[in-house]
Amino acid sequence: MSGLRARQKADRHRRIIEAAAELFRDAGYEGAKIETIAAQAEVSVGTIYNYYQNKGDILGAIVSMEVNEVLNAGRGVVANPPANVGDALDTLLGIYIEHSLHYLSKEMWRQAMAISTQLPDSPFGQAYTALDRALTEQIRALIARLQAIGLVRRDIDGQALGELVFNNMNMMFIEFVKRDEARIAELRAAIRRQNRILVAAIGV
Amino acid sequence: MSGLRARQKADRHRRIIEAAAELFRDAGYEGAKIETIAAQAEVSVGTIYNYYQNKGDILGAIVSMEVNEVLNAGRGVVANPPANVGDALDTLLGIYIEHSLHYLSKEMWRQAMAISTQLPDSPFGQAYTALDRALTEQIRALIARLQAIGLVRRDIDGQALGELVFNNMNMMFIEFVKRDEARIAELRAAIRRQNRILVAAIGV
DNA sequence: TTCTAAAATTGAGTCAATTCTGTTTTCATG
DNA sequence: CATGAAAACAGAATTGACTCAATTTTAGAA
Repeated sequence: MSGLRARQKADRHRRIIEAAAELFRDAGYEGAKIETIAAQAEVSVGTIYNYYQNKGDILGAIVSMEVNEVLNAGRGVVANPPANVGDALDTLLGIYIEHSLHYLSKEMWRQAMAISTQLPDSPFGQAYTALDRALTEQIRALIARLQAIGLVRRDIDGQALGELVFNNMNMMFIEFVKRDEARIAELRAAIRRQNRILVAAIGV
Repeated sequence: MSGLRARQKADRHRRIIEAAAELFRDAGYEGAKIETIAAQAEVSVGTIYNYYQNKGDILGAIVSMEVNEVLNAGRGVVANPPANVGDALDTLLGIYIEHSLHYLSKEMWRQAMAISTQLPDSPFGQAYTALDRALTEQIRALIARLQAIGLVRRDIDGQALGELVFNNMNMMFIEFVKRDEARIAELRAAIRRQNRILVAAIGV
């Protein structure tokens, strides 16, 4: 069971995602009709629902690719952080934020976030939660690294701190994508200002 | 322009909200059909859309009532906070959290949050953002009060701290409503643990 | 090659939110 | 009281996501 059938399957997956990504960008998530995605991907509407449970899951597949790239990019920072707590956090969160609008528009982010709270048990809902957890874990890993280097006090609760930093950034990011006119530079500055309190508290 | 027409209008508003609140609770947000709400409120479907832009705005009206009650309850804490930073924060956030499931089910919260990110410019979307800001502002006011009393260092950036505390709580609350089996006590304990880092950093 | 069961595809049909258009009700004015 | 413009209402029509029964395609055994 890995000949023609499997190849066709992978190919249809790819075509659907490509068609959807293009249409979501052009017409917006709401504006992109399943019928149109199907036509562009050269499959029928029914086939799309054979591959994805619902429209949100198609968007979900695109979001997952994006976030996984971000996680990869973040690994470098964790392995080799700037020699200063504030800069280390700013660099890691900066990667998350700067990368975020590479493939996804703000409207796509809004939809993705909305769906993940609306249907937390759908495949995408669960995947999204897992991605959030992975990001939190990466921040926690950075903090552990800084503790190992001796830049952060050993008695700090790294888990709680990681959650605090991630939750704050994520909430700020949500507000950011809700306002089309919001700028990345302002978002980063606001987060830096908030983190300054933490940085002051945890440095050796 | 404030005779029969205005009275009927107010009355219809009330009937629609009451019918919707009941149906949302019983059948869930998705399960409640506009047609059914209309029938129960003794108006037509068209009339509902004359009063609310969309189904989400009806839920929005209910959420607004809830959050405004919470804000009111919070005023007491700000005016007369416990004589300990950790307890003061825990008490205020505790009011928010304990109150939250009074009128609204987790499913209603999920929908409300989803809609507010999905349609940030709809009447409800804007109202929801304003409510978030009001809650942040109340936390900031508590911190200012604690600074005035001398429990929190004067040189702490109260605005940034308020945002940090609110954003973290809000994100935790989002995760809380996403899992039906999550318990309020655990949510509060997790937030206390996170805030401990802050409390240690800002106390005199 | 032929055949069959399993897997996959198709697209017309269903369902519920939202829109639209014609009708009814209100109320300020003469 | 009349009356007509503005406001509000009703419910049929539209729209688009999603389902499902019928059909087609594939993989592998004989």
